[in-house]
Amino acid sequence: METKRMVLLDIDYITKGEKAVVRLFGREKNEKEENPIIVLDRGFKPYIYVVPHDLDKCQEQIVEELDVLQVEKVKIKDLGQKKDFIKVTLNHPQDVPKLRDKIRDLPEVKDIREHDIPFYRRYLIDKGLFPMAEVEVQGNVINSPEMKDIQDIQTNTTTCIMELEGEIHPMSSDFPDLNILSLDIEVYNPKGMPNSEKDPIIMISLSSNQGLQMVLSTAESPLDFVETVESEAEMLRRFVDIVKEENPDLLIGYNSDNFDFPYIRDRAAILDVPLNLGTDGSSLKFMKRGFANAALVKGRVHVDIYLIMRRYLHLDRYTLERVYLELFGKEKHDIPGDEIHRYWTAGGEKLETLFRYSLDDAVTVTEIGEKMLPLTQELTRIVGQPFFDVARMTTGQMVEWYLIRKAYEQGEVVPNKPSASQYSNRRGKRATGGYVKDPVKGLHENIVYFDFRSLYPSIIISKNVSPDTLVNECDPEKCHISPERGYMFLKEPAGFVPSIIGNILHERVRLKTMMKESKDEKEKKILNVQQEALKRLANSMYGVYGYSRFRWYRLECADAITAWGRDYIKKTMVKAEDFGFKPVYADTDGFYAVYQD
DNA sequence: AGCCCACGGGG
DNA sequence: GTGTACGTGGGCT
Repeated sequence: METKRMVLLDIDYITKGEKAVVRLFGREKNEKEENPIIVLDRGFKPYIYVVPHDLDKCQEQIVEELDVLQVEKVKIKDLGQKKDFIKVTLNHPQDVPKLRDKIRDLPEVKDIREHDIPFYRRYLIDKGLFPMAEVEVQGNVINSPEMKDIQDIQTNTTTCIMELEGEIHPMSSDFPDLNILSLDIEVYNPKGMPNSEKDPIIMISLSSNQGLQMVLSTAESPLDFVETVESEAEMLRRFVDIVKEENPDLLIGYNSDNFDFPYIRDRAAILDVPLNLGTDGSSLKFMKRGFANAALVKGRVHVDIYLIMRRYLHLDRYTLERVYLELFGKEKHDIPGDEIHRYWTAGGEKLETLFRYSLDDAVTVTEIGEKMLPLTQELTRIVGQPFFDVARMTTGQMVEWYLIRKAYEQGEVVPNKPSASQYSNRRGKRATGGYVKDPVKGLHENIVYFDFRSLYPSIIISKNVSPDTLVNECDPEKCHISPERGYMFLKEPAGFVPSIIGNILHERVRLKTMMKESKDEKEKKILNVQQEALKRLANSMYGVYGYSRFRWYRLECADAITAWGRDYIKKTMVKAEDFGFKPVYADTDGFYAVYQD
């Protein structure tokens, strides 16, 4: 048995002999090795919680009626109250969707809980593991090609396969440096938008943060970064080889979920080129996420930078040029898509320009990735779900998965997602917004600005606003009562959400102090990204109360928070007037005023 | 005013 | 895969 240390990049599970095998994809961390590693764990089982009518009868009924692995009585908190549940352990993750309606419909079953938590997410939470951080594993390395083959892993020159035997545990670790490779394709499309059935790929540009900058193409060029290949099929084969050689942890592109990778898949299918890009030798895959696809390469996290930009920047448009200008303040020239075929056909200088622009797009994506990905990386380390997933989550979803992990840590059962009818019910209702005072028209001089630091998070903490502290009646001494509607929240104990926001803000203050004291510029930068990530999370946590599809939705909480917010800002404006400041405009957590003698 | 539906990015 | 985006803005009724 060996012990290995790795950066956890991704996770999934496969089925072997009707059993689920969790696969942890990582990168080995020691002096001589930088190889991809896949750790196999057969020891984890799926489970759900059942809310019984009668505890004993319900347990009996489940044992009698269903083919499950284990049925046991457990006590866990439900919104702070200890309650009896039955934990039902199943044989296979897919038994959960198969059996859950059957379980719910048993006469002795009142409700079921935690029945929609994907297996790999459950694994990360229950084992306390965090992607983008280090993990130590004990197990046996599988060397023989036959054994690898049994695990559905094609023989691959550098990937290490390990069967988990002993312990697996998280390690406190620094922010990992990742190898990033970006790609961008150009297509010959003389008529309208590219059609993968007939328009060939003419260039694949690649750029890494390790110094690689090259363009693969079927055209010849005197430019030294251009590598000419005989055919489009050869170009795709060479692309796969370069990815294996470069062995990146991260593959990035711009709109690559919906353009580059689907196009590469289509062309490779037509030309019969295998796209075994994964560290397990598996082919490029696509996951349906709603209506949009996400391109997936096992063991190398594919991140579409376009999605990241839509999340973090507020722009009118999100073209690569617009985003680059916003982030770097520099203009970037572009060849309009419908003119690319002309540059290609013209050859000579025009073709050279096309080569340069194509490479520039890939290089730009690498630059943007290096600047913007650390925040997502840090959020991954906090939320504790795969980087691939976090890169595609809304902040609301991040909050939810963070809370789901915290619920597990605190022995709380997770609330169910709203049913379709609950959802449409909630959609109609809205919490009253923040206070807005229309601006006083005119040109104002001597303007001062007052604002509250993290107004909503502060209110949640100071008024203990949480679904588990909300009560219908209460001794006024023992609760906080909101203005206007008079919602009541117990002063004690600390609610689930307030205590978590409290910890986040506390941790943020700690990081900011460390940042100020640090002399190392790189460390300062990392600490800054970390405190920014915590700020984002704390600020968006208010949203869980007001967004209709959330598990911890509670309109009363959202309404109470904004009511206190309006109360605070109005009172502060009145105070300011006493001191001679005349407010001219206010919005939610701050106001502008002019000073008058 | 309210509802429906298309759209984003990419070439 | 213990799954099925999302928010917006324009056109139309």
